[in-house]
Order: sequence, then C-alpha cells, then structure tokens
Amino acid sequence: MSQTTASQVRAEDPVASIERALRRAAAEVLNLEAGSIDPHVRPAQNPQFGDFQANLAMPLAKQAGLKPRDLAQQLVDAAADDLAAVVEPPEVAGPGFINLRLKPDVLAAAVESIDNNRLGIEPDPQASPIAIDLCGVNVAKQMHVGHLRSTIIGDGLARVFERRGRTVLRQNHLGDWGLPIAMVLHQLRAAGVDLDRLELTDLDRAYRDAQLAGKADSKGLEAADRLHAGPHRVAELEAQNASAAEAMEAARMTLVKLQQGDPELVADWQKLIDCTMRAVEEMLELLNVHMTAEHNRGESFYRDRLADVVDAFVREGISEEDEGALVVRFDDRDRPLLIRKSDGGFLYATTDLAAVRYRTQELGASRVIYVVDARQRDHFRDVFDAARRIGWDVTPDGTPVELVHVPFGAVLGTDKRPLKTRSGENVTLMSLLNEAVERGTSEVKRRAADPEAPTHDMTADELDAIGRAVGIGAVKYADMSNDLVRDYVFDMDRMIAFEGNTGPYIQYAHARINSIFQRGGIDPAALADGPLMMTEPAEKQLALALLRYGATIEQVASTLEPHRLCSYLYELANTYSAFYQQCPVLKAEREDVRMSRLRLCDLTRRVIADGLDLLGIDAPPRM
RNA sequence: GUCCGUGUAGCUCAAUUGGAUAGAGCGUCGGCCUCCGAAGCCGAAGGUUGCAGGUUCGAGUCCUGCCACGGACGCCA
Repeated sequence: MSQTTASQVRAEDPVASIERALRRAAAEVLNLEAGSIDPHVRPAQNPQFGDFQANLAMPLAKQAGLKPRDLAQQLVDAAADDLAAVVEPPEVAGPGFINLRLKPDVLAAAVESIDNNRLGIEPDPQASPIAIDLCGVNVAKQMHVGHLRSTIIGDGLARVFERRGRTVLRQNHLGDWGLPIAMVLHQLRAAGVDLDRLELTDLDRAYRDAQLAGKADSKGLEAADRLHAGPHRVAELEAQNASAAEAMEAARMTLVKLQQGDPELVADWQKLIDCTMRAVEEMLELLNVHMTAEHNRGESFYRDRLADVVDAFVREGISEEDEGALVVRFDDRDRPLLIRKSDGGFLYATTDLAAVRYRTQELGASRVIYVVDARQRDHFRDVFDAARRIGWDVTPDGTPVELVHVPFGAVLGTDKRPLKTRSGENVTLMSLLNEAVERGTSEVKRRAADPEAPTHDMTADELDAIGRAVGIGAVKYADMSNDLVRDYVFDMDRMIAFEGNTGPYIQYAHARINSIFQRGGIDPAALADGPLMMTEPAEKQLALALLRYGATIEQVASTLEPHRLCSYLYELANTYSAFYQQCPVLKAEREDVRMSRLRLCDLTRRVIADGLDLLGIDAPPRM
C-alpha cells in the first residue's frame, strides 16, 4: 500500500482521507477487513477538541477485548504516516476518542474544492428513479393544512434527490374516484349546476351537501330508541334515514355508471377534476412547489388495474376469503388487510397496492416514498408487507426496492387541538397562506419604512414580492424545521419572527451577505481565485461549517429528515454572524485578507441560497 | 382490549443514530452600534431527559414493566 500523497489529499474531502487512513490502520492492527470498518469520524462536538473526532476505538476495543485507550493509541500510531498529510498529530482523549485538527493548507484546499456549483454535494450513483407520493388532494374539497405538509415536505425531499442527480417521479395521488366523488357529481347534476362555470366554492358546498344528504342518522335512531324518545321524534329520524338511503342509492347508481365509462358522466367528472386542479395549481405556484397536473396519478388512474392486482394475490395464494371479503393475513399482527369487499368492490388498500406495483414494476422506482399523515402508519405497514409478499419490492431489472412511509404529525392551533376556525370548520390552506403573505408583507414594509433601511427605496410591488417570499418561506420552514412525526402548533407570530431557527432569520443572513457585495460594488461571480486564509478562529469555524454541507444533504437524502437541513442552515447562518461580527470584510486591513473573506462570504451566500432552494424557499437579495 | 407513536429547561424545539460537560430560540437578567444590515453578536441564570429497573467502559438514544397524552384497529378513503 502506498502512502497518501499531497495531491491525493487535495483532490478529495479531508474527512474521506481521515476515514481511509483509520480504516486501513484498524484493519492492520486488528487483522480485519478494511471495508467492514466504520471509522466513526464526526465533526468535533466542541472546538476545544479539535475539528473532527474519530470514535471507532471504543466499539472495536469492546469487540476485540482490548482497552479502548490503548487501541486508540495503536490506531493513531499505525495511521500516523497517512494522517500526517492531512492533520496535526492526533490526540487520544477520554475513554478513547481520537481528536483531529486539520492542517491549515488542507482546510483551505478543502474549501477550495467545494467552491463550484456542486458546493460539496456528491452525486448519488444510483440510476433508478425515486417515486414520491405527495399532496394527495381530494377532488371537490378545499385543500387544508394536511395537504400543505404532504406537499411541501414531498417537494423538499424531491429537490434534495434531484440535487444529487436522481430522477424523481412526483406522484400526486388524488382522491378523484369512488363513492364520495360520485356523491358530489350526483349532487351537482341533480341541482342543475352549470359544470362549465364551476368554482371551487361550488364544489366545496356540493361536497358538504352531499355528505349531509347521505348521512344516515342511524346512531340517532338507536339513541332515540334507547332513551325512549317519543314516536314523533322516532318517525322524524326514520324519515331522515329513508331520504339519506335514497340519496346514497342515487350516488351509488352514479358511481356504477361512472365506472362503466358512461361518456356523459365521465366528461362531467373530468370537469370536477379540472376545476379542482385549477385551484390546486394556483396554490402550488404560490407555494413554489415543483408540481403540475402532469404529475397527477390519482385513484382513477389505477381503476383498470385493480381487478388484476386482486387476481395476482389470489393466483399466488397470498390472500384468503373471510366473511365474503378477500383479505391478506400476517403472522405478527391480528388485523388483516382487506383488498376486496364482499360485494366485489375494491378498497383503498387495493388502489395503494396497484400504485406500488405501477411505481416499482412499470416505472422501475427503487425507492417509493409516501409522504402521508402519521395516522396511516399501520395501513402502510400492511400494504408494504403485502407488496413484499408478492414480490413487488424488486424492480424488473432486479434492483431491490425500498418502500417507505414518511409519517408526519398534525398541525395544531394555539389551543393544542387540531387547527379549526372559530366556527369549528377546518382551516383552508388558502386562508392560511393569505395570512402568511399578509404578515410577511406587513413585516417587510414596516422595516422598509425606516429611512435607514436598505429596502427603503424599493417600490410597493418589489416589497410585496419580498413579503410573499418571507411569509411563505416562514410557513414552509416552520413546517420542515422540526421532527416530522411530531405534531406542531401553527403559530404565525413565532414562525414569522426574525430571530431563532426560522425561515426569515436564514433569509436575513443571506440578504446581509448580499449587501456586502452591493455596498462594495463587487460582482461575486467575478471574484478572483485568490488564496483562502483561515487564520482567525471565526474564519476557521465558518470554513468547517461550509464543508459540512455535502454530508448534510446526503444525510437528509438517506434519513428523509428535512429538519436536518434546517438545523444546518441555522448553524451556518449563526457561524457566519459570528464571523461577520469579528472579521471586517470590506474594511479588512490587507487586500489578500479582504479577497479571502469575500470568497468565504460568497460561498456562504451560495450555500444558504442553495439550501433554501432545496426547501423550496426563496432567498430575496434584499428584505 | 390489541397494536403504533409521543413524553427533554417556564414555553417552542435540537441532540450527527450508543459517545466527552444534554444544546438552541423565546421569555428573564447583563454587556456590544461615530464601525460592512442591531432582523445581529457576546455572556449569565434555568435539567432527576415521564417513572422504576436492566444491558456496558458509556444510555435522552437499546431491553423490560408501569404512567400520561395522541392515533389506528373488516368490507369509508
């Protein structure tokens, strides 16, 4: 094995060099396979411990029955030659931590190597596409906060994969088929509504009316019986029941005709979808989400595949009949998965299985991600296990498929209960976003009113655009900046606040960097490639933070946790602020220092803008 | 009843997947603008990580049992 040369070190990430050296040393000392060793190299918890720490000695010592500290020292000795090119002499501390400090020229070279349009993000070598199930709006229903989460989290993850070079297939699994839609369709036709002039509010009203008309008050009837209610009340409820049954029957007829492909009904049904999608697309545009009607793969898309899906399960002997229904049973749980009703109809599990098959077998996706409400956890567990049993967890070319549900929690009001209006109705997404835009705009304008503010000379239109970016960014950031599975409280005051881990704070950091270039009359794109110098601690901390961007993105891609990107951006913005406080840029006393700092500023600016873009958040140059 | 989540500072949340003294923001208290955007920075106070055991060099993280809250549980989606 040859020793690592200086040019090799410059060509790659110093962490990779360190890992390789330690892996090789561990293989030598313990007589292990180098490939099987995880060197556990992490950024140091505390600057006093250096820049990085390697935590491999403790677990390996346990395995080999050695003292961790002794092993750590042996590893350091064995890796000394390889490490010498990259770090200062390592120190062994505590129970066996190996503390590492990068050599200044190596740090500079590392920053240099990410100063390009990749910013340290390594391409994902996998060629197969990733399918993401997101949004999932219901036709004829107003979008609400649940759709907001699915949509922006799904889009954020999609952007991360795309940034790493993967092909992403966004799948909007619309609720556009089945009895509820038939009920609305029947309701609209019975009321003689002109479907060519349909508005979303008409649809929404029809949906509610249809639900109401179809709701058989059987519970009320039982209660009346139990409480010995008078005959008058019972008769009233029975009448209500009868008319409800009638409405349901009419809706069922409509559904049957729709399913049989009745041309007139299908044409009308399409009008409902078009109307819904017009509103949805408007919302998606406001949200800066990369999705249009071409990504629609609603329930109706699978309607002709359902029978074959069920046949496949019957054919393979994976399903069994139970009380007339067809179910799939699992060894480790009591509940079965119903895939066909006793009347021969299909269920949502059938549609989901059809979607799994389509995505893996027809589209060839090797990773299928469902960004759906946490309440559907059990459902997806069952569906995925059923899909695995029948072999849809391998693409036709033999690539194993990862089926994964990304569950997210509920959006609560300040009363800690699911978000509702004062009158008890679901809060519509539109009203929520309107509030966000309004708040963002008023905050931006309030600050622009100050004659000293850099935005003071801007037009009302320009300020509106910034306010929109700030308001929408605040909502999206708040939604993605904590662990997805937890419920969170929708508190506009907190999310629009320009301090703490919020969207506006990150946007502010970006705008402030930008203003250095504006004030200095410097075009960042035309910066000379002068040497980078990290002599001040704040410069060094900023450089180290910048170097973590690539690994952060990789981590988000593997864990499917966007809040890690938010935390990273917050830390970077924080580290930059400390740098900004301590290190004059335009006013630096030496020209070479000024150039070096300008390059650090520019790189920070680009990383923040890139990170925000991956979250689908705009980074206004001024705000 | 069965299964699945969640529980960390007064409040809202982190914790690099088992690593060093559990970290941020808000709020409270105290510093820093004749100086590149103070929407900022620096510092202080604030903790039995729901409770009780266990595993080991080492536990917020893993195991067992409780407690609290939420959710899902056959022909809705």
